[in-house]
Amino acid sequence: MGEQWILGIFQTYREVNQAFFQLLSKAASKHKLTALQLIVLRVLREHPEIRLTELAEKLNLGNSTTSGIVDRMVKASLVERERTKQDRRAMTLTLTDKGMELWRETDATRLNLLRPLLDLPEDDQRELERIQQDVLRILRQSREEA
Amino acid sequence: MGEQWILGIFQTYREVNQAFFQLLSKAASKHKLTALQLIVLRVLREHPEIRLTELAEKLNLGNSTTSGIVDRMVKASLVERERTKQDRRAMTLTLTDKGMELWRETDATRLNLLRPLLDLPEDDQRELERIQQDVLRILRQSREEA
DNA sequence: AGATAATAGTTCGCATGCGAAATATCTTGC
DNA sequence: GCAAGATATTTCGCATGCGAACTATTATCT
Repeated sequence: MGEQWILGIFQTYREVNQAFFQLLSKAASKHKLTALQLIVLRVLREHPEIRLTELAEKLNLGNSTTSGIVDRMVKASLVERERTKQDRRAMTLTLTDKGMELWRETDATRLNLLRPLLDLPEDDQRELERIQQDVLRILRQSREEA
Repeated sequence: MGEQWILGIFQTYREVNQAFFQLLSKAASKHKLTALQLIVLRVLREHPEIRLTELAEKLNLGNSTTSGIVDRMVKASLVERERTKQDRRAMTLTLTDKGMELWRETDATRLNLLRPLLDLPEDDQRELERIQQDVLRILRQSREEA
């Protein structure tokens, strides 16, 4: 198959990603949020008092990027940032009441967003997950060798 | 499977994308290029005198983004930008000699980059492609309905 | 304890990425 | 042939995204 095939596969990955983020962005913008801000709301609701580095790991983003995202959410009064007492280098992130309220308002929006994806046959869902893991494993291995 | 499963799948898409782009970035940086610049070199070599909008379509990017990328490559003397005679609104993009030379220098690098991906069994390659297309179709349909 | 390492976040410079507005040019309708 | 709309590209403001440099704090080693 060769180089052409590989580039085609990654083109498709790119497109799936973009399509998903565009959907998420459109949903989020109904609540004056960005796609990532919606995801962050979700993480913070499930993990109160999370630290920035932990949040960055869950988002699969670097610390510097995450810091910027959180910063904008703090400015928008959605998130509160506080120094921990145990380790005065670290910050804990928590949803404000406004952030909590906004999350609840997105319930219906999120449900509508994701429903169509469940149309994918269960067999395909499992296959997709398995192969993606293989691809990821290969890529990570390459990265370490390089 | 539900919301959790879907978000997990997109998390993996994200990671595969990132892993691929990091590999590509590392390879490109050996030649003082970015990942996208390497991809653009490829497209321009195969399609001389391509227009910006066509390039944007091939990259699956917006015109404004593509314009910026080309701009930086023109500044780096890799690409030449000229008005077409037929349509004085449009620009044609062509590799300079320096751009052409740089592309040739990346031959070995690119081959090493992509080889590991061919380890994926052919059955999986085909399955992956098929399911990705399904996912993409579902997402596009959602986008149009929304 | 005191020097040194490591760690948590922020900031900086740069490259994508998007949509909207602006500009220049072409096409269409009359 | 000319006004109105369509099209190609650029520019702008904003949000990600990365790695490197920086600050503040904690851990480690002797």
